[in-house]
Amino acid sequence: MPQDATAPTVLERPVQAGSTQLSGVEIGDLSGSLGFVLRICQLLAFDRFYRSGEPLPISAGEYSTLWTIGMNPGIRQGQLGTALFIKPAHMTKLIRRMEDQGFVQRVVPEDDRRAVCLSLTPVGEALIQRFRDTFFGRRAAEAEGLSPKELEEFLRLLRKYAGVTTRA
Amino acid sequence: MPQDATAPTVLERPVQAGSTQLSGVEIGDLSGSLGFVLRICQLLAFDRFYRSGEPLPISAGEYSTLWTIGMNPGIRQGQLGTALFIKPAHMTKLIRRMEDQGFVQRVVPEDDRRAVCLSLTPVGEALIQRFRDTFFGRRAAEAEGLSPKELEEFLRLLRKYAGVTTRA
DNA sequence: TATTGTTATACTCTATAACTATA
DNA sequence: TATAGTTATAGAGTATAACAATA
Repeated sequence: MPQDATAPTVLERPVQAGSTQLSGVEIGDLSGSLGFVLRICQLLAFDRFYRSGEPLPISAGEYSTLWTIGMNPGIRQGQLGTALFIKPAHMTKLIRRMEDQGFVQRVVPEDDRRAVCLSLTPVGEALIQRFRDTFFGRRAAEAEGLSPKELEEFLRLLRKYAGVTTRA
Repeated sequence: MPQDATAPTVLERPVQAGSTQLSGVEIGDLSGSLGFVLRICQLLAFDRFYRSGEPLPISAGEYSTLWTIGMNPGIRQGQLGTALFIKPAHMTKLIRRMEDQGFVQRVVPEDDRRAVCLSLTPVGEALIQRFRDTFFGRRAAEAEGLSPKELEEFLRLLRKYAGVTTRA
C-alpha cells in the first residue's frame, strides 16, 4: 500500500546539463539503446497513423499482412510469418480470422501436403485496393518532425537495418 | 477448409526488377511505410537483444521502466506512462508487479492525494545497477549490419523522431 | 527424424469504459 | 466538473510445449 509523503513532481525538478529527456522525463543512457528508441518511434508512428485520415476496417498489421500476401500469391504461411515476425501459433489465428472474413484463401499444395499456401480472394484484393491510398497516404503525418531529406535518410537506414533489399 | 492445388512457393518465383524484398518476400510499397519498417526494425532489435549476452531476470520493458523511475525519483505514474507510451490500466498492473517484487515504492503525495509517486527501493536500485552492463552492453549486437557512422546517424534520427531532447 | 502447421495454456499488452477519490 | 488512478472485460500478440500429418 502507498504511504503518505511529500514528493516533488518531475516538472518541478531542474533540468541538469547533459540531461536527456523524453516528454519532460529524464531517460539518461536509454537514449542510446537502439531497442528502446525504436520502440518509442514505432509507438509514436502508430499513434500518428491511427489519428490521421480515414479509418481502416482492419488493423495496420492486418493490412500489411494482406498486402504482402497480395504481393506474393501462393506464399507459404511459415514464410510469411518469418518475414513479418509473426509466430506460427499466432499466424494460424490471424489467417483464420482473415479467412473467416473472406479475404484470404488457404490451399494445401500437391507437392508438400504439410504446407499451406495463401492468396487473396477477390474480396481481399478489392479491400487492399480500396484502402490503398488511405493506408499509404499517411506518410506525411507519420514523418512529422523530420525534413524530407531526413525522412529519406531515416527510411534508408531503417531499410538497411531491417534487411530490406532492392533490385534495380 | 483448405483446398488442394499446385501452387508455386515464393522461393521459386523469379525476382523482378525493382523488387523490394524482406527475407525473400516481396513487400513493395510497404518498404516506404515508416510504421511498417519501424515495426520490423524494433522486432529485429528485440530479437538480437534477447539472443545476446547474459539473461535478464526481468523484461527489457520492465528494465526500462525501472531505469526511468531511477532517473526520476518521485515521478508520477501518469507522467511515466505518457513518456513511455504505457496506458494507465496497464501501468497499474505493471507497477503492482514491480511493487510485489520489492523493486518499486508507491507514495501518495500530501499536496495531491489523487496522485501516486514512484521511486526505486534499495532492492530495485541494486537490480538496475547489477544488470546495467548487461542491459546497455548489447549495442554491438543490436547494431549488427550498420557501420559505426551509420549507427550514429541512425540513433540521431531515431532520437529526433522520438522527440528526445538533449541539454548540452 | 525433421518439418509444417495446429491446438492449448498462460501471460503481457492494448482498448474501452465504468468507477473512486480527490481537486 | 475535471483529473489521477483503479478495476473490469475483451481482444491481440507472445511464449511454450505438445500434437498430427507429412516428408
